[in-house]
Amino acid sequence: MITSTIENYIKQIYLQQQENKSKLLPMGRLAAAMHVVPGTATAMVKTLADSGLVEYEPRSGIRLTHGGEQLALHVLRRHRVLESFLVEVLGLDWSEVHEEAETLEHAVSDKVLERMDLLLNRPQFDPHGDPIPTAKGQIKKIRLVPLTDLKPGHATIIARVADQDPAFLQFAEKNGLLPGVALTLIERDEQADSVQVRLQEKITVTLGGKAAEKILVRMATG
Amino acid sequence: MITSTIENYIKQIYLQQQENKSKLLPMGRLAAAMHVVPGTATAMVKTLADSGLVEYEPRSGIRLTHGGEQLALHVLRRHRVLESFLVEVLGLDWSEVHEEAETLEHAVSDKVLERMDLLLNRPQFDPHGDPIPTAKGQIKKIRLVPLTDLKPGHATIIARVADQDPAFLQFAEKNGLLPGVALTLIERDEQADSVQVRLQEKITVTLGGKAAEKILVRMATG
DNA sequence: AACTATATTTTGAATTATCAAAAGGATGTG
DNA sequence: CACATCCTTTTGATAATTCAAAATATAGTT
Ligand SMILES: [Mn+2]
Ligand SMILES: [Mn+2]
Ligand SMILES: [Mn+2]
Ligand SMILES: [Mn+2]
Repeated sequence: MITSTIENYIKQIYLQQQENKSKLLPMGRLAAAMHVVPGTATAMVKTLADSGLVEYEPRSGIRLTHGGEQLALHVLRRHRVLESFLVEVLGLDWSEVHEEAETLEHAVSDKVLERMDLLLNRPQFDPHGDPIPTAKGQIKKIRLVPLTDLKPGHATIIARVADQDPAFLQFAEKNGLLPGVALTLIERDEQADSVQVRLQEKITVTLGGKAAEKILVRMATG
Repeated sequence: MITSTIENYIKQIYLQQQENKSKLLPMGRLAAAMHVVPGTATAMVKTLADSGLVEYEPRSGIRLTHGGEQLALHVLRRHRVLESFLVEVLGLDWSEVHEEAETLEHAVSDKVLERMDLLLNRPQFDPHGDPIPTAKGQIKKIRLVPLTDLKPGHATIIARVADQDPAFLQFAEKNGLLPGVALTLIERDEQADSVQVRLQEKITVTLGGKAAEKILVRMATG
């Protein structure tokens, strides 16, 4: 049986693997991401391997099987459609929907999700700019770069805000750093670890490296 | 910690107790309602008693404490608001929402529920005519009677359809037996165990006793 | 009072998910 | 190569929830 614990592990494995594709995901990394002690992750990974969801190479790490990846994409779809629904239909703030979706993603049926998806007119991205996999498990791969990779004068559009921390999301919103917003890089000071961008005439924001890395934009000039 | 298992037991204890108020609810009845073997119910009831949610009198039965009743009403509220939401906002059929709500009732936060309640304009009854407890745990007590208690010529309004079985609900809908619908009792034949009602000019429905008992109407003439 | 049928509780075992702490393996430095 | 360090795995326990089957209590009936 696929429990919500399994869904959470598989989803996390998928997300962690995205960070460093091609390499096996080490157990320690998974344990940390799941907030469990390493032994717990090892035990769970064995049952995931028995279920054919991951390939497990002891003392090196794991990788999702095709089935595991499909499951991850389904859970991710539920999560992101739910986030969109909570923002668009119920009017919650984009900073609080991640936590809500974290629980609901294990409780909504395919039928209910389909209705939400329809009501939202089949959104392709969630409120944070993350792509929503289709019901068949296809996900858009778009090449995005963090603000820290732009050169002065480069004009583009914010595509994604890559942090689920409510405090950061509230900060981003207050400063107009939302997906879809146009921006131009003014300057980047390596030494000061800072990036300054202009959103509209007269509105500029300065971010430190850590924050700037979480704001992802399209490569092509928007 | 209040698990979904606990919520399901407490809700069921409340519902079963409503059937025969004043008396203790026997363990066998609870076990049957929860679809578990009697020993399982006994074990769970002991932990519920330890948590102060029920009073347990071995070999006689149980009753909810005040705290237990409040919890039951909160779960019931979530269940019924969700059912309303699924029907009104997502357009699911009234025959399928009970099952969906059975899972979602353990996953929605107070905040999300409040938004749904607001969007629905604070409904007082769910799609089946069951009263929705307020956030503070108040529930409307309305005296309803089954069709089998009406006398010929009595005109009234359907208030509640007391069965969650999708097949019965679909049957009821197809025959216009929905909450809010006006009806007049034409005749009742004790011997034939049948009840005939008129919904509108020319539209009459005949039901056997079992089915007629599930259609509840207001006492006062509607 | 004795017997029988029914309801309830106890016992023993399984499953899932977790932690703490001990044990074992891999790797890089000197 | 030997050792220290850092991972990872193993072991032993615990909590929650369940079932099957044995044991026990209650109530109803001769
Ligand atoms: Mn989750
Ligand atoms: Mn998101
Ligand atoms: Mn439930
Ligand atoms: Mn209902």
